[in-house]
Amino acid sequence: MSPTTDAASTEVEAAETEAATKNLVFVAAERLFALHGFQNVSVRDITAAAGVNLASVNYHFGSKDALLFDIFKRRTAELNRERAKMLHEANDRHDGNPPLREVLAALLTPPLRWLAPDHERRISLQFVIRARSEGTDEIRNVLKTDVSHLRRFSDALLRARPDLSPEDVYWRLHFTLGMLHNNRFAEFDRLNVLSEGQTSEADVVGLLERMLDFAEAGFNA
Amino acid sequence: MSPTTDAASTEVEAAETEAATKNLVFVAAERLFALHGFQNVSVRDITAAAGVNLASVNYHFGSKDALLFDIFKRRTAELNRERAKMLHEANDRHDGNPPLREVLAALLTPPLRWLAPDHERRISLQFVIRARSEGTDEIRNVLKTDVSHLRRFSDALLRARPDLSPEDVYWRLHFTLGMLHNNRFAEFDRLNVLSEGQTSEADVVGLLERMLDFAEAGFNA
DNA sequence: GCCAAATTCGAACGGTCGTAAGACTTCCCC
DNA sequence: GGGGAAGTCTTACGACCGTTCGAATTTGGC
Repeated sequence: MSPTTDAASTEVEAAETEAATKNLVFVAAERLFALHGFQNVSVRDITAAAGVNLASVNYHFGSKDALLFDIFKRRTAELNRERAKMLHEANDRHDGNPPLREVLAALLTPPLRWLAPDHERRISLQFVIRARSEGTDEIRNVLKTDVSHLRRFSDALLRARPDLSPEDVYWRLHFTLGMLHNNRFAEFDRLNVLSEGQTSEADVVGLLERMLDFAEAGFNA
Repeated sequence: MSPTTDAASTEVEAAETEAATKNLVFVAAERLFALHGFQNVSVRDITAAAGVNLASVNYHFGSKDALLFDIFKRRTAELNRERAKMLHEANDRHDGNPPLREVLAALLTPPLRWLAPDHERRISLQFVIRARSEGTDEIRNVLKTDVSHLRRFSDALLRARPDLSPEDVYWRLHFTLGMLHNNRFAEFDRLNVLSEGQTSEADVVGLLERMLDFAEAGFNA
């Protein structure tokens, strides 16, 4: 095996030139976790898929739990960075008071973009969705404790619809996030069977429009 | 230990007088699975919580997987029976063409009722939601294959809104189910932190109204 | 080209898991 | 009240798990 394969050099993260092995483990683990769930994937599965030694996970990440947390932190940070950027741009366009639909678009567009069939982060989104509900206690604690990112959106929604009670806004944000987190492969498959092939999640632009239409109308109820 | 405790006689299922041990295992397993997830609960945890022998799970259910599947089958059957009854009654009231909101109510009311703090099936609903995404391959296969119950609702929705394209109806049903499946304890906790205590899931009647308002408006978008 | 640090490797340890075998006890019907 | 079925109990097997250790190897600075 050559120390730096072509696959690794294309997969490498932009900023830092970390050890190739660490990235191989990271990518393989993310994929396997996303496809089969955290508990159903062993360290041996990961290292075998990555083509590295069994001890690599503990050497580079400390433990299997820490590896999961590492992936989760990086991907959620990426996702929230894209969301914050879109929300910031919407604020700039509307003197700090963007309309409802643009706030919702800033929340939903990044993950929906990741969902595109040829998108580099397609599997990452599935990972994040799974880790949210199947993750370790540490992840669950972060989700419950750190709501700072979400608060930016709830604030924007409160400003966009000052006529609504805060209670209504929080619940409707909750509903919207529920719609989003339901975008798992298995759910798409189920929907596809039900609709007998009339629904295609490949058209993520169309799906985003549908979600925005639904959520916006829900907020305006 | 007396062979038939008071707790067991109140927990016993209506129709059949099954072995007390089997019911103890069933109830304990459902609770632990709902609270901690299937993979995080061992057969030893279950039998210890139920106060029965370790071998009881395999003797009465065959295997741990079969136990999970058994609970899942019974609870989803109960849930779908209640839903079908409500849909049937709505059909009777409106000559087979109930309005949109009543169809959605038939879909959402049973699980929301189960969510009430003092409801006997509160933990069962959490179990079902978890089993949907964390279950075994067998459960996942049933979910994907058997959409007959869901089809009754998609048909009713198509009839209630014949102006909408089937594609729209299927997607909006998908969104509505996403809202519903997001009703996990952890998500309520998160929302409660975000809203600083302004949201209370204890008021399930109010929550049902909120969900119906949101979903109905989404369908009418 | 050498040495120390970083990394990789093979191997194994301690633990937990689901499951099964076999002895034992309880229950029920004749 | 005797006998067979149903249920319970103890015990342990075999498999897989995450993690660790010490040796071997590679890497990078001088």
